[in-house]
Amino acid sequence: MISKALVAASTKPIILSILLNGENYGYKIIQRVKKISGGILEWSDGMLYPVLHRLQKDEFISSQWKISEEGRYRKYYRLTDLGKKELEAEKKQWMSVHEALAKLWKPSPAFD
Amino acid sequence: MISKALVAASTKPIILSILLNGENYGYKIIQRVKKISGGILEWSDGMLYPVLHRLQKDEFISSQWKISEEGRYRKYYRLTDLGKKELEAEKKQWMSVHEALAKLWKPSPAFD
DNA sequence: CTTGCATACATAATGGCATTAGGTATATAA
DNA sequence: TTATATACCTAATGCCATTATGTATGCAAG
Repeated sequence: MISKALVAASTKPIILSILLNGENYGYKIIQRVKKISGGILEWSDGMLYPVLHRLQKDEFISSQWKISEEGRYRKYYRLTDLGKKELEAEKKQWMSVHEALAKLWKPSPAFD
Repeated sequence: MISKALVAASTKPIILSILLNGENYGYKIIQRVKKISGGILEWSDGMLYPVLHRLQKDEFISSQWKISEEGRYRKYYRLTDLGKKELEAEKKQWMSVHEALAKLWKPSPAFD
């Protein structure tokens, strides 16, 4: 189980990253996250949809209802230009924190 | 600026990691975090102290008031055995999420 | 000698956001 | 026809960083 805080920190970059590969819809995103994480991240739909709505409100993603070939209605999300920039910012943030942790986790961490 | 969510996700592992190098006190931890992160992480004391209290309540760290050589009272925190285990668990969690993100950030990410 | 800054700890109020639990609807396989 | 997978939505709850505020000491500048 991944802690609540870590889930909170990773949902946004993960969703934006997935949408960078092309439009996608909620239900599929959940499956994709599960697969990519090797089953470690199992998002609930009740968790995902509010995040998608917030990302759209912030104009990082846009949505469009479509009927798939199977004849099912789906809400497809697409990354906006603003969303691409936001993803880059998120990536930088994540990496800088990760590097700080990596330093601390080295066999002989630097003392101040 | 690091997002609130990412700060929330990293405070606990960072504090536990710092205390793995020996006992330390609040004010010093803030400086250490700033230095290690290259100035990217600037914790406020109002943020740190409640975290320390919570970690102590959860028995991941213990505290002891001491008078330093300079004659100042300081509350020194030390990692408990439970805290060491918790740190290992936090480390694993972080790394698994990081690896999921790394996959998504590869030049040609795997499609599902 | 007092004024300001760094050191050092603490807590109350606020707001953001994952979690949980509920709800609706369709397609398909048993 | 009944269960399961698909596909979306939202309200209530609780955790926790943030912000603001308070207390106290040591030291250097003027």
